[in-house]
Amino acid sequence: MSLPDKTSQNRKAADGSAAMDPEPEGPDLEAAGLDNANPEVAAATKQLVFNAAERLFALQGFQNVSVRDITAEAGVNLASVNYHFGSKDALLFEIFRRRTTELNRERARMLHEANDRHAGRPPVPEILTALIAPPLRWADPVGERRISVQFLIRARSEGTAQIREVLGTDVSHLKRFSDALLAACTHLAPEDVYWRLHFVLGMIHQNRFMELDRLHVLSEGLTREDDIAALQARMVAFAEAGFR
Amino acid sequence: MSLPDKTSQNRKAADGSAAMDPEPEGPDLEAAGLDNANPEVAAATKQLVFNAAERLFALQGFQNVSVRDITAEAGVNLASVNYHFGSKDALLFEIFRRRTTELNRERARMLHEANDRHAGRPPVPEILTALIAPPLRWADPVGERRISVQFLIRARSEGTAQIREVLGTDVSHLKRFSDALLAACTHLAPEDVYWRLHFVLGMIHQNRFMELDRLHVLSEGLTREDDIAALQARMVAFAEAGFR
DNA sequence: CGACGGTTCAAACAGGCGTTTATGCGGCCT
DNA sequence: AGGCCGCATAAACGCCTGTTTGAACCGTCG
Repeated sequence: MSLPDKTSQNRKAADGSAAMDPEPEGPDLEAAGLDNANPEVAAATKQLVFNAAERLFALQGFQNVSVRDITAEAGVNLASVNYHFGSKDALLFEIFRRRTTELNRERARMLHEANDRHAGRPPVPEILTALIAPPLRWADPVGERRISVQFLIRARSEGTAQIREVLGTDVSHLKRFSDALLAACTHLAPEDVYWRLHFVLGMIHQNRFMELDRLHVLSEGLTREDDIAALQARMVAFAEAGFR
Repeated sequence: MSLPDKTSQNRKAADGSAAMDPEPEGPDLEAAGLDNANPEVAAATKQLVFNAAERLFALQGFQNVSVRDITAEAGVNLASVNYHFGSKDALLFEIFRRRTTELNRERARMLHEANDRHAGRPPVPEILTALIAPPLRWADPVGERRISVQFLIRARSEGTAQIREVLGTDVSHLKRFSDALLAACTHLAPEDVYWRLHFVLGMIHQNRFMELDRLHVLSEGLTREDDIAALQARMVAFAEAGFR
């Protein structure tokens, strides 16, 4: 984080973690998402660190969590972070990259299915659902993915320069959705479509932390977030109205 | 930040800065907002620190800015932060408190004017405009307030526990708007109104940083943010549609 | 004049940070 | 068996952090 270089590559570090390759996962234990289903490869220190870090980053923020916090939570040695990931920054980026890839894949799959159902020109509500449903399903209070979506929201606003650069320039994933919306909204000027997509994304990212607490206090308990399906319906309905 | 106590109040520190009193400003130089208009009270180190800190916090985030960065930018002594504000945390909170108060006041004033125009029952678009216009006017690229709105967005997501607590529990300001919307939307269930207000707030908070860059990249330059009035119209129109 | 309160200053403090090092362990291949 | 490689471990390194200290400054008031 401090020193710019100095034979800056330590032992591992450059085994494919630091690179920005978009998708291809190594044949390693990379495929195991949150909980490793293969017991004989064993949990492996790397996975323990990954999970502990994601959890702590999500709950407390990147800067408020030290490498010592992570390794203590994971029950591994202090040096593990630097050995397996190169640096604390690189660890953050790898978690971010993995979760972002997974989320984008789910969204793309839903959009693809909507395309199939409507001969390549799905209506607005289905496009918006493909955008909204995956992160909302992750956020389900009972699921284990809840941590991941909290992490992504944190990383999005507190992330390093590297993360910020990816977020600001990599629009290939979003382009599928803007294209679909443009095709479905011939009655709107293209710039209107872009702006409204922007608004919808803001709406989605708002569902987090104490913003929800504030909502519950404000409505005096009238609103509840435990019914994900109902919330999704609300969001899609609200967003869709803006595209008329 | 570290030591819990130890005659924890240093020399000044508790002169009214740390208290959580909502509004009343001291008779001091408190009244001067961004640039002090009264030359004979002079800029005063405190004001220099305040401005430099707000600026750096807004641009780089709370944790990425050290007390040394602040005092260097302000051209004052290192100890000034602790002398005038008590601690780095307290400085952040004081900036947050001041700017939040100012923003809430502007919003409340616009809502009040809308009330006057419509015998206490303003229509939805005017309520939403009162919510949207003030932060958007602050965000005007030419204005000096642009830093303040960036700061508020940062503080909202990276803030200390103290800030988070205020955000999560102090809904008195927001209540004026939810009440107005409830009165204007008798065709909707109250919980729907609350949720949609929540969505609108998310939309507002989205206008920031590289999220906008991404939008511009995505639309290939079709969207521009320099026309604040047009953007405001877009946002109000989009939000209003969701309340029908 | 002298002393005082408010303010500035340079210097130091203790502690936490991310990272590196050197050593040791244990299984796999030749 | 022996050497190698991947990994784990404890300890240390140097840096940067927020905060504190005690002295110096300076206009004001008694």
